[in-house]
Amino acid sequence: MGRAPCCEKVGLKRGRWTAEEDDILANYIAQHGEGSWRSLPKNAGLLRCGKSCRLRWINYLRDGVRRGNISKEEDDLIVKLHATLGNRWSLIASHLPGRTDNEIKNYWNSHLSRQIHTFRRIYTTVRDTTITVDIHKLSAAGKRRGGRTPGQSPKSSTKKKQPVPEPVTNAKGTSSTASSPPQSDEARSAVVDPDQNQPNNSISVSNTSDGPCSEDGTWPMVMDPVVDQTDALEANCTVDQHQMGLWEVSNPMDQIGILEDESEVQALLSSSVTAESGIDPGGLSQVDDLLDMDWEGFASNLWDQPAQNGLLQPAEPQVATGSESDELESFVSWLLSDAC
DNA sequence: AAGTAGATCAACCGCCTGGCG
DNA sequence: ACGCCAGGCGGTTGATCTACT
Repeated sequence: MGRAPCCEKVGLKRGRWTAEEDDILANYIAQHGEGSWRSLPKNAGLLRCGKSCRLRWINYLRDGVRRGNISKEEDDLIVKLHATLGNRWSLIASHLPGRTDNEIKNYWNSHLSRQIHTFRRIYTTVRDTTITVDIHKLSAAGKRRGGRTPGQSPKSSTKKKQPVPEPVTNAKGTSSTASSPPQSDEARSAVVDPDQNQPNNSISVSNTSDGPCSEDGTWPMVMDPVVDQTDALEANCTVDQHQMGLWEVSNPMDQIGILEDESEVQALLSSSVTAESGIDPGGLSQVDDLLDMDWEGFASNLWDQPAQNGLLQPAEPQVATGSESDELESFVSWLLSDAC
């Protein structure tokens, strides 16, 4: 037997709220106050579930609810808070006056989760070439096919909402499901084809430095990756893909750089291709693969893959031990300060 | 002009938690 | 200590819209 439903759904209206329903709900709450959500619909004469009434009130009708575009400051704050708190939307919303958890959640899922993730502080690999790609510019190169552009609102919608950028959190720890941005199967397969165990996108590399490697010496060891939100994805793309089907991600500190456009990427790739890799030194097809690669899926995939064989080990959350709530609050305070 | 793909976001669903008897 | 209940929360869905082919 399942849990009893929160309310009797038979005969209840669902879907979008009408202006009349909004008026009824707002008037009732103005007279009787919030609370008693289960009995509210009946008392107010609404054919709605109590939860639906509560949601409508909290997210749209309540005083102080801000509508409209999310500012850059709010955007930044959401990014910071999400990096710390994960998908604890209500907690994040509590730091943004007038914003609701639902709005922030939607904003994150539709805007920020698509933004670029940066992987940094990763030890060097045995054979690597660091390629830092400005994903924003690459992804803007004509892949979008349709859809409402950010900031646009449906004409029929009476409420306006806004867009924001997105952060990435280290999922391990504080929030079990919070960290990985939404990722489609399609995006996932763009990184690895499990059936063929072959990378769908290959990039050649040259051996530029020594560094830790796996015990058998076959695969470069990648340690202590930290996901951070920036404007670029800094990824060391090696030709090889280890057995787990993951791209190596590395970031030798002495090789970091930002490639501003495709020509720079091509130039770098062309110069770093080695005959040993078995890839055409011209590298153009590989460059195309790089440019077509689903970087977001690539980034997300890192968190989706368990840290098997120790190749990828997500860093511990920055807020963890002791009195969690106290530390969390103090860390959030720090985030909200000018310290960062 | 029509069809399609993808973006947006309001609303729903089900689980979790805390209060109370 | 236990069970029930209401409210809260995060994940997901689906309608609607626009850009693109």
